[in-house]
Formats: sequence, C-alpha cells, structure tokens
Amino acid sequence: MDISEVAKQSGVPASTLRFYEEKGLVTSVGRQGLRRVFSPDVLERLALIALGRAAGLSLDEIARMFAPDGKPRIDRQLLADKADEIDGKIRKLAAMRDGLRHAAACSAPSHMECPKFRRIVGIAAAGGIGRRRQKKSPGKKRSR
Amino acid sequence: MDISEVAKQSGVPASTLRFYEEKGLVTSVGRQGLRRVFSPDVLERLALIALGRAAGLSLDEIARMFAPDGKPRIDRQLLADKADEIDGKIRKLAAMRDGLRHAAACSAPSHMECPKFRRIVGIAAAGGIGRRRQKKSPGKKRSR
DNA sequence: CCTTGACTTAAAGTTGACTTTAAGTCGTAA
DNA sequence: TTACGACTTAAAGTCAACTTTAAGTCAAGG
Repeated sequence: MDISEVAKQSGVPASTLRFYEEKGLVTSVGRQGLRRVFSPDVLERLALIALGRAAGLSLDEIARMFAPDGKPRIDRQLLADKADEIDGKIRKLAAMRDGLRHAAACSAPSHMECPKFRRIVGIAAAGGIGRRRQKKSPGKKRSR
Repeated sequence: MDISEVAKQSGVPASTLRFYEEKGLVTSVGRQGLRRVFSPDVLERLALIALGRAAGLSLDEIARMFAPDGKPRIDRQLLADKADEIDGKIRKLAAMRDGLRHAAACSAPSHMECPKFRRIVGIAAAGGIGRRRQKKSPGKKRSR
C-alpha cells in the first residue's frame, strides 16, 4: 500500500503517517523509488496507537509499548496505572458534568449562592486550582 | 490582597494571574504604585475558572461566561452541550480503561488475537483514527 | 546611598502533536 | 517533451496555556 492508501483506509493523514514514522511509531516495509510502501499491518498498528491516544498516552509512551521488532510489548504496570488514572479522570469528569448540568438548570439568583454548586466548584478547585502540565527538567541556571 | 497573597491562597502562580488578567479572566481592583491589588472575590472567580477548565472549557469559552461587569453570565445551552460532550468523553474513557485493564490482565499470546481486545481497539479507532484538533480559520493564501 | 526583594512589563520560549511550506523527485499521459 | 499529480524532504509554523527572561520600578532596611 502506498501512503495515500493507508491514509484513506485509516483516516490518518499522510503527513501524520510520515510524522509517526519519524517517531518510530510505524514503519514502512520499503520504498518504490522515493515512495514509502506500507504493509497492511500498519492499519492494525494505527488502531493500537489510536487506543493509546484515546486512553491519554503520549506518543512516547505508546512508542515504548512496541518492542524494537515491532511486536507489542505490554507493560502491564503502566497499563494498569493508566487505567487507574483514567478512573480518576472519569470520576472528576462526572462531577464536572453534574456541575455543568446543575449550573444550566438551577435558577438560584447567583450560582454561587447555591450550596450544591459551591460544593462542585470546590471539587474542581481541589488539589490545586491551577496545575496541569509539568516541566521535564528545568536544566541548570546560568549564574547570571 | 497583593498578587502573591492571591497566589498563595489559590495555588495559582502569579504569572498565571497576570496572564489571566491580560485575557480578561480576572481583574484587579486597582494598583498601589505598580502593584496590582486584588479583591478576595478573585478567589471565587479562580475557583469558577478551575471548574471550567476541569470540565474542558477553553479559557476563551470561560471568558465568555462572565458578563462584562464580571458577574457570571450563564449560557445554559453551552453548559448543557458541554455536559453532553463530557458524557461522551466519559463513555469513551470507560471503554479505554476497560481496554487497558484487559490488556494488562489478558494473557493471549498476542493481544490482537483476543476478540475482546480487538473490539476495544475498534472503538478507539472508530470515528476516525486520527483527529483531535480543528483549525480555526485557514486565512487567505498569498498568491505566491 | 545602596542593596535587596517583591513586584512590574513586553516579549520570547516551552510542550506535544501535528500541519504547512518550499523545494525537489518521479512516473505517466498528452 | 513538457506538464501534471502524487509523492519526497527538512524546516518552519500552529495552537493553547502558560512560563521564563530581561530589563525596569519601588519601598524599606542597613
């Protein structure tokens, strides 16, 4: 299959396929002239990648799930951890959904006067109002 | 309260507070010299922002939820839509969690041979294997 | 008076996952 | 032969939500 064939069948744009190849997430079996030739297996691989992405894994984490030979190499611990993480995420999302629905339905003069709503806002703010991303490594500071 | 006081109490870094002010998400009530002075109300506002973020709203969407006077202006439709969206997200996440747990537990020689797993991978791949972000507006192309 | 430390600004940098662009290489159809 | 369309590359651009940096302002303390 050539790249546009894979793109068509998988829904993954050619640019992304090239990008994934660069990252080592997929491999082409060879070239015909310049052009990459893919084995149909790549479709399954892409589905697996989609699973990982949907589960919130980064591309790097996904890459680590494939042995150098290309066969999936499952890190059960990582998987189980991610599953737990998702569980937490789901719980939080459920609370947020309830908060939104309540806000959309409740007719208290000010939403902040509604104890139900305040509680949910509390959950959202809990555990640090502001934090989502982490730095990798700050590196050394120059001594100015 | 000065900015570091707000930072301390809310857990939101000063840099973020300045950034939020720039974006119109929070307002300082004035200045003492150069320094911003905040009303304690800002803490509640930040909690509301945290709710929005946790629910997956963008900062711009959140900004739209506050009337120019600063009072929350609820767009019930948007809220309800977001709640539905979260519901969908939760369903998908639940499926992914199950997939991960299964992959972590199942001992089929190759995971792809397990029908249960294949089904879940199918769900992940469904609706377009690869798509997450949308462009806003492509803008005009120069006629080279 | 000078230093320190907490604040200020505008501008640039970061991250992850891509996409877009510019410039080039092919095979093939007219 | 030339043009076309589909591919190629490397490099730069995009996006959101911040963070970091550089350079500056000030009040208070020694």
